[in-house]
Amino acid sequence: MDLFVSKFFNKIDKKGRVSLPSSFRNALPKANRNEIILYKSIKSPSIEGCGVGRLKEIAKRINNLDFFSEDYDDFSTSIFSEIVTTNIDKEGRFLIPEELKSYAGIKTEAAFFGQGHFFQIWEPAQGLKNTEVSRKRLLEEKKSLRIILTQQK
Amino acid sequence: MDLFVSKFFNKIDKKGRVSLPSSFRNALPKANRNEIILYKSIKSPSIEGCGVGRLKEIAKRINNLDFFSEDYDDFSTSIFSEIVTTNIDKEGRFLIPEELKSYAGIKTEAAFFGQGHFFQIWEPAQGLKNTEVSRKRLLEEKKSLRIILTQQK
DNA sequence: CACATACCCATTGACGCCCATATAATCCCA
DNA sequence: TGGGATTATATGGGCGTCAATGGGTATGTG
Repeated sequence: MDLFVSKFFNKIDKKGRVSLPSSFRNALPKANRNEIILYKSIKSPSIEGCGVGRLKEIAKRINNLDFFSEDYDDFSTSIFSEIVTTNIDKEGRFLIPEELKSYAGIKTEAAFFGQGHFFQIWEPAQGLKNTEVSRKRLLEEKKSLRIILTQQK
Repeated sequence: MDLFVSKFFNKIDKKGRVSLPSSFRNALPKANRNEIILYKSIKSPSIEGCGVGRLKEIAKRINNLDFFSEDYDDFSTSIFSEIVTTNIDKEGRFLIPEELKSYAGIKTEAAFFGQGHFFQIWEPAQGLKNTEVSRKRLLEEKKSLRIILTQQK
């Protein structure tokens, strides 16, 4: 399974280490299993993460913008300087930078939420609340949930 | 990882030396790990830097501008004539030329901002302010941001 | 000789690597 | 199919290594 799915709650130890859920590690490409990228979510007080391959894809896209335009700078600055890479140790743990932790309000425990091609890290209580809210919104608006779920490839 | 990502704040010592962040050193091609080029950013009071190999890419970009335009001359002159090369010592430190330092208003501390294929060096406070402004501008016209960030594969 | 720069060595703190344990999941065999 | 044995995952802690920083000395160029 090369997708990030399900949710997990892991503890952050005294050294600041936290285990990346095993199934998430397996979702990373075999090539780069010991490095992930993290960045502040744009739409919520959470951290988003994924494998480095995705970053290279983004780099390619930005590189295609007009080199001397303001957009180029904005993207380049907002994305590359805000992204951090962290290494995963042999036990499958990694460090969440202080700045990101405080952005998400994470202290002693981190909640991992699979999002398909990437995942989110939340302060546990906030994360649960968020899933509840977004599920409710989805059902109320009877959005295309049914369509999405029943659509055949 | 062969990209310059994340941000770092390093001190400049009495001799004017400053450490190039470790991950930035690793982003340089193994061939030329002890030399980088620096030049004044055209669009902001900051210094831009990269490995010597990147020069060709810059040349190509400038070459793609209309040869008879003012831009061509301006960019060509402003960038190429201002480029300096500096050596990195065994501890990973280098010297920022006085002219560049004063251009960026850097005194005792330098902020390194990854920009993918190159990086910027800012006076810390100004650099942080710049990323903030950049991010705001992107979020306001959130048109293309989403495309760049969320497009799959 | 004065100044700038490169090389060498030292210190501190952070991080990675290794080993250990407990709980949970899986397997194997009678 | 039950139960013990094996493996995997999450977690804790010791310790060596490396990055960032400071400073002393040699080399060099005007």
